[in-house]
Amino acid sequence: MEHYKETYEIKKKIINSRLNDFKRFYSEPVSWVFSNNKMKLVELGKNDNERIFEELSFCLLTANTSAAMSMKAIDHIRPILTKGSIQELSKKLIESGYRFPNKRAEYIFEAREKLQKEHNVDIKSLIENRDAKETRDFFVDNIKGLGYKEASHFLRNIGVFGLAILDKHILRTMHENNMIEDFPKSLNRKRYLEIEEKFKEFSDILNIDMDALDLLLWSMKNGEIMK
DNA sequence: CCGACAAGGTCTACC
DNA sequence: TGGTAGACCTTGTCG
Repeated sequence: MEHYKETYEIKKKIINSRLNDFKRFYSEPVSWVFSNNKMKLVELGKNDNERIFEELSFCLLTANTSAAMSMKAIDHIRPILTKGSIQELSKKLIESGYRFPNKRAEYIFEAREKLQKEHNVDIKSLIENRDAKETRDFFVDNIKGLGYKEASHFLRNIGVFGLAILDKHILRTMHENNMIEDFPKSLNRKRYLEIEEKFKEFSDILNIDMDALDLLLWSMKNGEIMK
């Protein structure tokens, strides 16, 4: 347990800077760009809905792929995200070397159609005036391809904090520290919420904020502070 | 060189 | 109703 605190002290600065990036994303007109294996925030002249939809798409791409692969993929499809057909999106994903071009192109396309038709694309209004957990439920229930892990990831990336991102690295760490009995193959809603509470306890014990702890643990398994 | 395996999960079908 | 095997799929790394 103690080495988490020690590592946190070492990485505190970069972790907080990344958390600040997520907050910036919420309030400023910036988008993520991934090049030369580095991520940075830049102004691309996009409105909130485009930027947020881009982040949603990124999270739809991220499930069961490497972080680098999904970032490379999102850079390839960015120009056609708001207008491309399933076939066009799929083609761009194939060009980028992405693993699941067909299914994920479908998910992105369906998400875009649904948000446009049923919610007039105003994604921020779906987030504001709503509890973070409620918002997550909404996205999980309404966006095909987005489960609890990726919905939490999406919200964290756009500056909505306080949700646990229970990926295999976090779950393994929790298992290693006897916070959970076994290493779950899959999580339903009930189980996800249970383990999320345990992650909060973990965060309290270490006295490290949940969102910071997520970045810390992930980086300790992968050597990097990503997003 | 080549087979095995892992890379920020989620959906569907079936029991 | 709740649980899980199989599909999705390509690239890079390791022995």
